[in-house]
Amino acid sequence: MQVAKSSMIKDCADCPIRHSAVCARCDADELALLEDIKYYRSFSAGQTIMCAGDRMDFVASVVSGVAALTQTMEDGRTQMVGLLLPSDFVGRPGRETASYTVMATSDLTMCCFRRKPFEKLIDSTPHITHRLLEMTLDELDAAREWMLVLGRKTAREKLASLLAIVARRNATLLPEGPDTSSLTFDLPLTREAMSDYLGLTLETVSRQVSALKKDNVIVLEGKRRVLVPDMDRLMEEAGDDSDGGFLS
Amino acid sequence: MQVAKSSMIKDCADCPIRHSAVCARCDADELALLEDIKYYRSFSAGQTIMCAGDRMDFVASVVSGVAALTQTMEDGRTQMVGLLLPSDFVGRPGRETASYTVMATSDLTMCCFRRKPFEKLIDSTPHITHRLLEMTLDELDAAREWMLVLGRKTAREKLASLLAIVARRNATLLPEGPDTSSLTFDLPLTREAMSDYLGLTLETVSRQVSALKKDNVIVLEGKRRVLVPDMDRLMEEAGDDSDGGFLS
DNA sequence: TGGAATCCTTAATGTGTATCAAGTCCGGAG
DNA sequence: CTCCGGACTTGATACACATTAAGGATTCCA
Repeated sequence: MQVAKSSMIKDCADCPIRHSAVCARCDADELALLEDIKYYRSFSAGQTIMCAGDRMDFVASVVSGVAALTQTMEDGRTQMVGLLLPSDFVGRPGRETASYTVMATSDLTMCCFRRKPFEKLIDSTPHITHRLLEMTLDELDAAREWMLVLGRKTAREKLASLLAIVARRNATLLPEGPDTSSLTFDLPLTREAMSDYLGLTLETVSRQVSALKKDNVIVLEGKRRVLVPDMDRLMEEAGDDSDGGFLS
Repeated sequence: MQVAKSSMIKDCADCPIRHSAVCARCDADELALLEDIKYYRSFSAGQTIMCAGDRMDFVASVVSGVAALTQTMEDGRTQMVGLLLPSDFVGRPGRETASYTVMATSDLTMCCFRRKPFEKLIDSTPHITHRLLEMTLDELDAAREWMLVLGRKTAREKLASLLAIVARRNATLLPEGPDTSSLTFDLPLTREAMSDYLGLTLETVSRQVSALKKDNVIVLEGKRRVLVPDMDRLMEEAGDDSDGGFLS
């Protein structure tokens, strides 16, 4: 348990995701409308935020931390279907109940909007609708990229793909130097969450992490902190073109 | 090769997808704007419509037939990432080049809109933007459903899932009787296309089709026509809840 | 200081699907 | 009619990953 730090954020001007979330294109007037219907919530790592089928009275943006969307079959097999990083959007306007289970995989703060008034804004505020369309199209692209990973890649390639995605998203959030060839980040996922993401068992994930370490594709500092000495090498292991194609 | 039957469709009033495609919510005035920038194109089964990376000067709706979106790795492994049935939308407004390869898996007619003027309509016509957002969210849900299939289901469950999806989409297009328990349809995919969709080999697909036939889950009339005597049984084989949850 | 709970690693064995290799079926062209 | 090619089926074998099992590292709490 931890104190909800989110109370420190007061208004949108200070918000770390102000220019990349669903509100990115809003002007001052539109932002005021959003401020009226928003509130912050915090969760600690491992908490379930909602279960598939639950009534859902809000939609939200991830402000900080990481959340996972998962689907579960009757016999317990589970598959992660979305990894939500800061600025990503949760929920579907116009839908009463959650389609997926949402869990905090790290400590997490969300900026929630009451659903009904948000739906009205969608109808009256093109800047929000357009941004939401754009973000949804991006998520669809990401989901399709992930279908290739799930359907056709080997366990080793799957791990390399996941590491590459986290590394890339981290790089865009913390644009430090032009040091593109070597970088460090914290894995915001347990081995089990990784296995749910990749359609593998937790044991196979562990084995492949060890193998990538042995082959110097990655260096571990503790269990969660990862250093990638050569990003091109990692992309190669992931089976992607080394140029990535993620420059948009 | 075949004669382009599409020339028979003249205007939107006669269009079979008038009320389910991206234009579904348009009034007469808005439809007139779309008519100005639209044209029909037909393709025969097997034709490649565009390759990933190609410049793309239009977006389009599938009017009739079936198309597939695929991604390919350098070594040739391929994964289908979208199955486009009538009324589905192809292309992304605001994007210059195609992200995926698009192929006609059956004879196909598309209603194409020149991209630049269509992008202007997005900015000026909320009915189009809203419908496109809704369709994109639906596709995202379908992609996530498919991630569960690819990541966690067995080969047999994968086949049953594909058959269930095609059966369901066919049922909504041809709402005949309330005969919900038994239905017939044509598979619009070769065994190879099915294997690309399911992340399997074509041999495994063939074996599982034979097994489902042997166990009377399906009855084949020729190689492509399928009869499902008991839809609930098929859903069970797919590993889904028998009630499906697709009643929206 | 000890115990228990998580999270992770490693090893031995089993199995589902890929791979490799023949065939079969069927429609179209000569 | 016969040949041909494409789509499909079936069988034998191989291998990647799952399963099962045990143990190690770290943290928290008693």
